[in-house]
Amino acid sequence: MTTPGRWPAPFPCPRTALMSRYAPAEIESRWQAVWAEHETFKAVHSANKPKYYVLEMFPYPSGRIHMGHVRNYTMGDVIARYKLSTGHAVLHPMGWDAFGMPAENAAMQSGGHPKDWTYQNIADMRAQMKPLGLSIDWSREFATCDPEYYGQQQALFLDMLEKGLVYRKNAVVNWDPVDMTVLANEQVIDGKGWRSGADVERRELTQWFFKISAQSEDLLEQLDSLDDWPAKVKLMQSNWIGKSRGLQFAFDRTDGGQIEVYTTRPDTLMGASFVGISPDHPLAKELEAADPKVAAFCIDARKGGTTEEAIETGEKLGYDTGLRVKHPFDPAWELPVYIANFILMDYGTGAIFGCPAHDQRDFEFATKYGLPIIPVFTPEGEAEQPLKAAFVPPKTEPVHYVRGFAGADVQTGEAAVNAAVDHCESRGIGQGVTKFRLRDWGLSRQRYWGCPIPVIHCDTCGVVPEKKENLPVELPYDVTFDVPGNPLDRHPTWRNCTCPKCGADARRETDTMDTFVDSSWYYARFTAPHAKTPTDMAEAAYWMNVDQYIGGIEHAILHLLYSRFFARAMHQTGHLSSTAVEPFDALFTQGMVTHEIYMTRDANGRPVYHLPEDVTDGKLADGMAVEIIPSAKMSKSKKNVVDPMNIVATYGADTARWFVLSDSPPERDVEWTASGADATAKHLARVHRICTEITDLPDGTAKGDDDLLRAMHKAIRDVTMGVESFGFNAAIAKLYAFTNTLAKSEAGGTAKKLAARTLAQLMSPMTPHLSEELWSLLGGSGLVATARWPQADEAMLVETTVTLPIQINGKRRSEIAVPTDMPASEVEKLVLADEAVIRALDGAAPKKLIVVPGRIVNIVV
RNA sequence: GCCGGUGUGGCGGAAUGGUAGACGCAGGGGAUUCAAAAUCCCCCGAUGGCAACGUCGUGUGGGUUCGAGUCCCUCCACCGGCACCA
Repeated sequence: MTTPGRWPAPFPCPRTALMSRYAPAEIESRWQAVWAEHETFKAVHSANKPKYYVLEMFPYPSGRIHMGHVRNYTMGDVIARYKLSTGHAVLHPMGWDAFGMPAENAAMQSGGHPKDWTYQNIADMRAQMKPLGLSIDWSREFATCDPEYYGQQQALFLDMLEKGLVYRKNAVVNWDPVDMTVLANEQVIDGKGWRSGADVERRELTQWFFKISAQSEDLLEQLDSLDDWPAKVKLMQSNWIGKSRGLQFAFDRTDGGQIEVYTTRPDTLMGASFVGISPDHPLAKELEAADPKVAAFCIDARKGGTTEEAIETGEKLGYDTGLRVKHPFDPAWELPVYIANFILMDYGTGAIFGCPAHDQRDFEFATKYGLPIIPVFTPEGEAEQPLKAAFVPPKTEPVHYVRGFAGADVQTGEAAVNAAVDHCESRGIGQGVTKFRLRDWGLSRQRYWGCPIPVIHCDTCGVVPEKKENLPVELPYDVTFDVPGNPLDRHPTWRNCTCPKCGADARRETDTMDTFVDSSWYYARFTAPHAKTPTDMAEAAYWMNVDQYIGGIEHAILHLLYSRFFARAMHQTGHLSSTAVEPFDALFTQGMVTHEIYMTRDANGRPVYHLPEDVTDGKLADGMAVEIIPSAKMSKSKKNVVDPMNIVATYGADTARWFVLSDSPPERDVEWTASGADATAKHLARVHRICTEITDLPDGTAKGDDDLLRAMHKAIRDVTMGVESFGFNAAIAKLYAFTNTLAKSEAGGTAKKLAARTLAQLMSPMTPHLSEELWSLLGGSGLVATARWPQADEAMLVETTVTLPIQINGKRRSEIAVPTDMPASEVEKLVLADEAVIRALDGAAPKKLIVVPGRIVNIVV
């Protein structure tokens, strides 16, 4: 038998032989042109269709796309293409998160301009993304650094200012005393400035804030309504918002005056051994001004970065102010007052009482300064004994109170806190207060490449909003980055202006906005990217909410929380409806793409990294062996990067897309391996070959038809389920299996053609170009991209027999095939008659026989 | 330090509390070929056994259950976040 299309063949048909070769480069550009010509992926507001909005977190325009992008956007593309084929009006846009520090860093290093650098990067990245064949409506593209976008962001800011959602207050920043500039957290390395190397200080600055804390309760409560968000993300947000009930009360100072403290553990009041105040506490500042020794300590205490991590892990320092307070239960019991570097002014009242027995941080502090450690409770059933470390059980665990003052002797921390609050309130000592950990969102950045904050400082009128007709307040182009600091600050003509209210000389605000602001509402802007207001309410009403949002787990807290806040603020200012305050109906967090790192060492023993393409079988071209470091997130500095463009050029976009979806579950990291990519390309070539061979078969029936069609309907069911539940790797495994079934099938030409067409269609969300090609070769009508998704026929999925494994004491010993509907009593008889069972039982009588219908049988002896 | 997650063959991984290792890669054997490439078929956790078959096995140690990769507790390792990286 000759197989048409194989080479060599006795009577080769040149046309078929040529077409049987899988040529992704030719296929992919051809079909991309067809989609563009037909505007297949243009999002069209269609009142008669259900809409579907799928959004991947937009990229920062670094200049090169990486495999993580390919994976992220391919996942969204699978969903978008699937929804298109199920009759939805699909919105699948793309944009650029274009403001931020790297552009300024590049300008400092190579002398260019952040704007030029950014727009060039955008052009480069767009050119790299287009060959991937993503079903994106490119007509909606924008960058957050487009004045058209950030002008509307300024309008939004002014509306929020008017509604009281924005205000100014002091807050600490990382200050580089040598460069005289504010540093980002990532620019502080081991407490030192990244360029100057100077010890970083925490310094207070007047800054702009969004009142996100006013929404704490709502942001927390509404998490419950987000059914299609990962539980872990909701838990992280819930912990971040951090609702807690505690006691706020005042200690009386022995010298008069009071210190107001807040505690979440009032039940440990009898274990108090000191009072601590933040170095930024008003009392600390008062003492600092009067006493040089206190001032010297405060300078020390303010050293280091502002991150919670730096404060929590840094050395705990305290200074005994000499002041004493009286314990609220016993005026004769005096506690020392310390200034301590680990107490934040931003949380609670900036003052605490320390209970070393039940807080590890306080324990270390007390040990260091020789303060008493007084246990309040012990593990249930254990006697009191000297502690080697703080005893901090979960609040839900019952413990034995040896120095309790309210509630039962044995109770949970939770119960004890409530009892303690009630007790203190009844004695007139403070009151129960519910507080949140969530702080207001500081949006001021002392940097150039961001959205200017549209306000003006006037000596007579104070802070005056810019008039809306003057928006956008555009960034000036003529700036330099040869000196550290914000070029806007030293730009005379831009900075100097007149007050919109009184017309006097005034100064423009030179702080720009945190880039998180840009990404907190872009999803809404995509619904009408060129509207003359932040949103077009009719378009927003149709397209919002985002039905499926996809992005990295690293955004689980800040970006998503800020976006939820912004959607609420946009509702309050009339830019989104009340139904859009939770903007993302479903969220999926995908893993990273990783790769091994290849390293050698130079003469000085310093590591030298090598690109994967320079390494073959663990050796460099010159034969030198490389050290292989296990897979890590792809990063330029470690050179463990695979350029997607090389992959697309070598194998085609469909191979890149299929590979990043196969093997690893999407929420987990995927490791890029050269052999994996190679194998994927081979598989796609095989599918192409199998299908083109089928094209040439005559129509007709054969005995294998039923088996093949049953397998086809199972594949439809399984792949559909996989796509709908983000089980892309599972869907692909089923497609491999179905391809094998089709290749071995003895069905007739008619059934095979149907099966092959269905295979092409089921693959189309992942390998859209190859699928279009096969669909058209196999006689599919129109484009596979817009063809109706196949439906599994329930009747073809019914099984009549099932194989039951038989376990004895939980170990598998045998199996039997029984009709699916056989009653359990009948199954029992068959099981006990089974030869292997009789042998395994060896005359012993079964104690118990468990039959789980359709699943398993277990005999207990 | 605090919060969240992950851990299964040589490798990526599959498995509503019900046959651990689907599917793929790598590896081994064979077919086809003058030869090769390509393709096709078979084997492939460890260990004992000629075999039938047995024993062990899902990071560690315990627990719940007729039955645990899956649920609970302990510890270890790694990853993400910690409010100015995006």
